[in-house]
Amino acid sequence: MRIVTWNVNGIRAAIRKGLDEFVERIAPDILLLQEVRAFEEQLPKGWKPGMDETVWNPAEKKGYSGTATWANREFVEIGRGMESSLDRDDSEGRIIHTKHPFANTSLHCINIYLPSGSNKEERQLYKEGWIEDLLNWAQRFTDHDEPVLLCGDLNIAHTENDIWNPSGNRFTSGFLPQEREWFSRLLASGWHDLFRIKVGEQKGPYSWWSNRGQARAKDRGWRIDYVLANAAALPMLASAEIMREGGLVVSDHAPVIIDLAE
Amino acid sequence: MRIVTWNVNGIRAAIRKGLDEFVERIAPDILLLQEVRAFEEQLPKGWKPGMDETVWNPAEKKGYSGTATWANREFVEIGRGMESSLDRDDSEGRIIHTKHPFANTSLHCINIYLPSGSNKEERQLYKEGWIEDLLNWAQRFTDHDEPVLLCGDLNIAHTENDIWNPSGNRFTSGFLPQEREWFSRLLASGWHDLFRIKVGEQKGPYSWWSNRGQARAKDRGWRIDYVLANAAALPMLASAEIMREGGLVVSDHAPVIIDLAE
DNA sequence: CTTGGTATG
DNA sequence: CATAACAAG
Repeated sequence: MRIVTWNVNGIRAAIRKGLDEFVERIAPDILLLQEVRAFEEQLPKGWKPGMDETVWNPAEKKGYSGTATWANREFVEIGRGMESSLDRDDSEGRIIHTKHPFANTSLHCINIYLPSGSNKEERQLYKEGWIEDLLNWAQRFTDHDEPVLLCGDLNIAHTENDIWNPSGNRFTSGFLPQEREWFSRLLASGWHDLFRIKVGEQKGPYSWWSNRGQARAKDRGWRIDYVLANAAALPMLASAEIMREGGLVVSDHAPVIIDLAE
Repeated sequence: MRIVTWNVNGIRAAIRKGLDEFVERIAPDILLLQEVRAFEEQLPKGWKPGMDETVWNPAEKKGYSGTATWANREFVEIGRGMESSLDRDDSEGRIIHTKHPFANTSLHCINIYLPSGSNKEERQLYKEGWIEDLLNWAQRFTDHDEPVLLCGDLNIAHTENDIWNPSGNRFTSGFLPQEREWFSRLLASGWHDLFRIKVGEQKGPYSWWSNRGQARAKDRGWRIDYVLANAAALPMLASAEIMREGGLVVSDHAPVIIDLAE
């Protein structure tokens, strides 16, 4: 069972650049896309995603944010946003929660596109409120009997190993002390960073590189795309990879690929 | 003496597409550019126009309209807009009037970028007011002892020979009856359409093609770029050409080339 | 530096 | 359909 998360940075541009071929090559069972920046009806006429089923959660604002979850497995349940009494507005289309048949149980895939705080102070404050809500909301899944994956572009590099230039980015949104501390609390609350578990503590690899300068060529990146698992999902981990070369032509993010033993 | 008028549809894009090589090939003595859509300081660092002297008249609004006149001859006089007591505002950078040494007299080159009326009713009304002012203002040059050229993108096709589909464009801005009638009045007031004089009455050729569809490949164009001459300039006409192929890669307009015998 | 929206032609 | 400004990342 292959789960892939990928920030495609505009699905229309990604399609022009060969998204379909990459999806065919990666062959995910479930594909979690972030930053689609389109409504479904804006996609090229006649174009079809190369997977059986799709769920879309675009932002209300045109060309902005938005998520989509594609699957070759049935969707048993579909939810958007943080479904709860303490509902945080999801008009930016940042969460899709789907449930799929998996072995003799069900697998939950929570597709997350966490707000960026790099543009304005106001957006950083929005991000910091948002992640607190996410932490609280996600808590309900950690002790779940069924396996749950919390995946996506979390827009935060956790440790100094997750960023090429830690000291130079101490004051940069995405590597602020309070964001890294939040990430530690998220893991302490019962989520497991599958990629880090698989590769162990080491410098890199990264999943995102700025478009400015020669950041990607010089591998001056950040690891901000994650697959986190609850305790029930953890034993199923078979392999974890950041497809560093694969995504190169399609997006400024690389796809993160997790295989689960069914 | 070679005078060239060319709507470059964004000089920065034109430079990327090889404007410099075309200018070198065409070798104008005086080059009248319209729709430069840039301030001089926005041009690529280190880039130099391939001619000795330049005069710029950008619009106040960034990325919009604007004219420039380049020359390998001295500028004896430089004016912008319709210089007169009845001054019409030239904040859109639509007129440059230059005077150059020529034989034993001087040549006046009036570089015009006439407003388009195709976007909004309000702009069509602006255009219709503007052309009346232009007709009045230009009147002062017709009886001038020195040769005067009134050149540029006039955004009006005069006769049915100047447009590929006259009947289909009866209600299109640029071929409206009142615009064509204005053009007739302009010619009646003492201006001579040098290109038409040289090639005679015939269908086409055109100087502008829409970017939509295959208009240029199908030669579905308009002749809206002109060099008009007063009586003093008329006897100097040596040749007139629309460089249909030359401009192809650079702009949606072709350069119009006039050679005058000195 | 890149996407995508919008205004303008 | 193309240029360029802009907002966002």
